[in-house]
Amino acid sequence: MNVDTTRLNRAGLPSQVATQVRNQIVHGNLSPGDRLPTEREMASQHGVSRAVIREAVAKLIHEGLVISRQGVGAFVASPDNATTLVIDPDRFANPQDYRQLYELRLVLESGAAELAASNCDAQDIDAINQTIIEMSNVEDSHEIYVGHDIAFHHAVAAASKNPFVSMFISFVDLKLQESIFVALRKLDFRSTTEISIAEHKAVLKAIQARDPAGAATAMRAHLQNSSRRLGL
Amino acid sequence: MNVDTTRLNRAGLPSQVATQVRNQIVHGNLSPGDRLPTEREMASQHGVSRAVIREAVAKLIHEGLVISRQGVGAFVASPDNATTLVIDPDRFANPQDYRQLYELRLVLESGAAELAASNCDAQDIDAINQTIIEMSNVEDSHEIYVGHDIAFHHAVAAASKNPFVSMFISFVDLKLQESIFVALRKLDFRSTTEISIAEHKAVLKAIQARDPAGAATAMRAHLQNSSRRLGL
DNA sequence: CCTCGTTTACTTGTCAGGTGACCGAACCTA
DNA sequence: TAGGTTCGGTCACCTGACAAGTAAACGAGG
Repeated sequence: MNVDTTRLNRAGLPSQVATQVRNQIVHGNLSPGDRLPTEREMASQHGVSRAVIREAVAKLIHEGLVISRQGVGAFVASPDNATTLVIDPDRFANPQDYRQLYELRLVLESGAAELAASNCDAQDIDAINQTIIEMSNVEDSHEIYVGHDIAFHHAVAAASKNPFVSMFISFVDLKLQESIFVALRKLDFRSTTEISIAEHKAVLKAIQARDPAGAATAMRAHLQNSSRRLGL
Repeated sequence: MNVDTTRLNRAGLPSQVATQVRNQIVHGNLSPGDRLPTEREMASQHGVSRAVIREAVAKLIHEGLVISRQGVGAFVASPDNATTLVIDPDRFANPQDYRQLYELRLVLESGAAELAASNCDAQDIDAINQTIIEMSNVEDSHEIYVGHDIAFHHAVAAASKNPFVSMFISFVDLKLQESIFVALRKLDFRSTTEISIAEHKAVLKAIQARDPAGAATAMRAHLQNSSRRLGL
């Protein structure tokens, strides 16, 4: 029976090594400009082959944490070059992470609602309203409902007229979508959605009234309530 | 003279292969769920070794475009698994983009200040205060001053105790740092920094007083003023 | 002693071939 | 027909080697 645990780690060797090195970097053991050990050294240190090390380093390079120069070595990058923002799926295990990501969502979306109240036009209002109508028409499927729910939030983000805000919100929402869906399954459809739709309408109303502070407050209330409902 | 151009591509073989496959995916030649060729096939197709293919595929996996299952093959992922957020450097041409990114920064940082007021401890307060002290000690260098300024905002983000918020803020600030520095050059050092430091102190005061709303307001005021000063 | 081209040692990049783990489907047995 | 078993294909990883690039040591000439 006794399973070899070293093989059981689903992450794969390169990911594990990358995570270790990444921790050394972010925890300050390695500073920008520092040279990290040669591939051969790391290979023997971690007890793996050079190929694994190369994949791990490639990962860090892609994250923008490391740059590598042929014939010289690999160095911790000065963070100026980062063009990609990476959320490491490995680090996504405990509920704490989801709570914190939900917190970030709250910050982004309440800001987006505020901007939307200032910048939206009639078309945006229609689009937002449409998603609420579709939510109301869903009979008994959490799955479909969540789809329209997400659409609502995207419509609000679009109404902010700020593509960066939209982009960031899409990214965060995507990460949370699955967990939301899972959590929703346990709840009663009718009673949950009634409250939820009322909250969505409140947000729309504030945006329509061109009330930035009110829109932010309404969105914040909605997300706080919904996170409480989901038990996050 | 005649340099072998195939060697001159600084990108490296794995990156080139990854780019080709990525193009096939985003251009629709490969759809989500499709299986891509085996490593050996791709190796012979592209005329490289399997090690290169493995690194290229690893890259795509890391980007969330591909998932690989041992013993089965590699498949194009459904787009929901995107783990990286990319800001295209080319898109940064007109001042409009910087204004919008600055708007996003305002949303993120005022939220972070709010969270910091709720979650910070004595150490965080010290760290933030330290950055302000260092700002005050700068004599006449915009460059050094901006460094401490950024450090201040990072310290506030860290005090929020939310790593995702910190991560997003670092990312956005990094993108703006250069433009801030350029804009600053035109301004008088003494008069600008005096106002700026006062605003920073106001933020710290609100956080220290555990006043979330006040901290958010102070941060918002600071960023709005500073963007006005910079002429963005 | 200094200068400047050359050599040399080291590192990353790439290659070729091999072993083991894992999965799915065809196959065999009851 | 149902359930376990074998088997081929594939990924994950290892080993050892060579090519290419870089920087520092080296040495001859001033």
